[in-house]
Amino acid sequence: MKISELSRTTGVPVASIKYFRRQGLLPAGKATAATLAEYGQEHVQRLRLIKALTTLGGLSIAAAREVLTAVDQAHSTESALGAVSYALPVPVAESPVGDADREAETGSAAEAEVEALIAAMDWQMPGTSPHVQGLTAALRELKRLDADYRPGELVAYAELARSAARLDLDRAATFDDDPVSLAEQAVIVFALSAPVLELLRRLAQEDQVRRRIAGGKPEPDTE
Amino acid sequence: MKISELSRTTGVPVASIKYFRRQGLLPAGKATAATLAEYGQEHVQRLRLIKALTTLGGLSIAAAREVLTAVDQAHSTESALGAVSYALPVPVAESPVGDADREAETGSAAEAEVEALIAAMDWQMPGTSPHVQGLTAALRELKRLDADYRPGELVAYAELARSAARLDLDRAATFDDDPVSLAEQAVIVFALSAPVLELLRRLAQEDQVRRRIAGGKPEPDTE
DNA sequence: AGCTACTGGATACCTTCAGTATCCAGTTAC
DNA sequence: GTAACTGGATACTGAAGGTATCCAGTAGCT
Repeated sequence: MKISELSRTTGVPVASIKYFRRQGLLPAGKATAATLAEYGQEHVQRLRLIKALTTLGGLSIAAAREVLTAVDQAHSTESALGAVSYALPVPVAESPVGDADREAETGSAAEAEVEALIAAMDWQMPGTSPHVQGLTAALRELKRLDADYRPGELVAYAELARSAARLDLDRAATFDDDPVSLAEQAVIVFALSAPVLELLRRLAQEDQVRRRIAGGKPEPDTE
Repeated sequence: MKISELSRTTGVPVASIKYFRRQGLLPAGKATAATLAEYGQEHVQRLRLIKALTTLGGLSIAAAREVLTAVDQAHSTESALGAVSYALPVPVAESPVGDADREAETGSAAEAEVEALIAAMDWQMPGTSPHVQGLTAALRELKRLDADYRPGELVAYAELARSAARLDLDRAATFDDDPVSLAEQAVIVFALSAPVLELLRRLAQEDQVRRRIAGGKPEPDTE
């Protein structure tokens, strides 16, 4: 199909398609002539994936490109998952300011905590993993706000995270029947589960708050 | 302290402090004269919170304002949590395009799924909750990518979410000794746990991937 | 009283991001 | 032959998140 048709079927403006192509998110169509290219079903799929990654996953164009590149170079589900995991943006920025003394002491404390956690969970981590870095930074930030986790709390959360990860991986394993878009599915599981999980947590929080407000009093009937 | 001192202690440029004040994130200092205001420790704290919310929590200025407004108007931990929960941005945007037929069928399917999930979890939800809307939209999007959850999977995730929410609420309850910044702590728990949890999940995923590549045995040992 | 440093407030400006729109010259299907 | 369409380049837009500048009014020191 021509680019205009691709635009029509996906609902993405032609200009945007060109933009994504320019940004390396979307492969160019098969050129049938100097000024004409043929697009296929894979482009439709890719466009959908891009849309999902950016809107649902909240990825920037640059992050999406990295993820998609990882997808294209992956030769197995695992390698795709690994690459994607590293390509996904970590939601923590280092805060370069603040008093240096406090920084130093809380900084090393956060590091030690993360190290202890990884040991407690029996995780084998390179230490250079961006996730380790990110977690350390996040804990540092929380410490600075005097809202850090008490000993054990973090482990409890980590146990939940482990369960979630098992579900994720199991889920990824069920996609084995379609090897073509296998890596894509892996991406989806990794990148797009996060918002779903977060939403679920919010829902659960909302329910918990409601219940605890009600307190010992009898359950308020639904209207 | 004067605004310049506030700037020095927090590391936030004066212009930015003014900006936050203008945006309603930071209360004005107590005016000691027409062109002079006194800032206190609460401003330092607030500035830290703003920074954490925007960098760690990834909130926009507008979202942060909403959250902070909720904090200021809260009279109990629960009301703060409730307000904050709704003020936090939901990471899903409706995709208004696509073929209408498929849209209709998957759309209602997603709705039914969410409804069933809420029933299965015994959650009492208004249905108008933005989280319900968001989850529905997210599932719709995943369906469109042919990566939707199989029956039961979602429930498993929801159970994890429930556990996490319990931990969250328990955590929030331990802050009762400092009623001044109580609402702030609640915000932190709700808004800033998300990145930590997500990071933990990534860590766990990374570990899982490593184990499954190495062992070929998808069954990790229990400790 | 005079001088300088600092202030709140208003406004203008800058950079990045994610698209959109325009222009162009080369096909191509009719 | 011509109207429709193309890839490619470039320009533009609008929002977001700050920064920087300008201003006249003090405060505090001398």
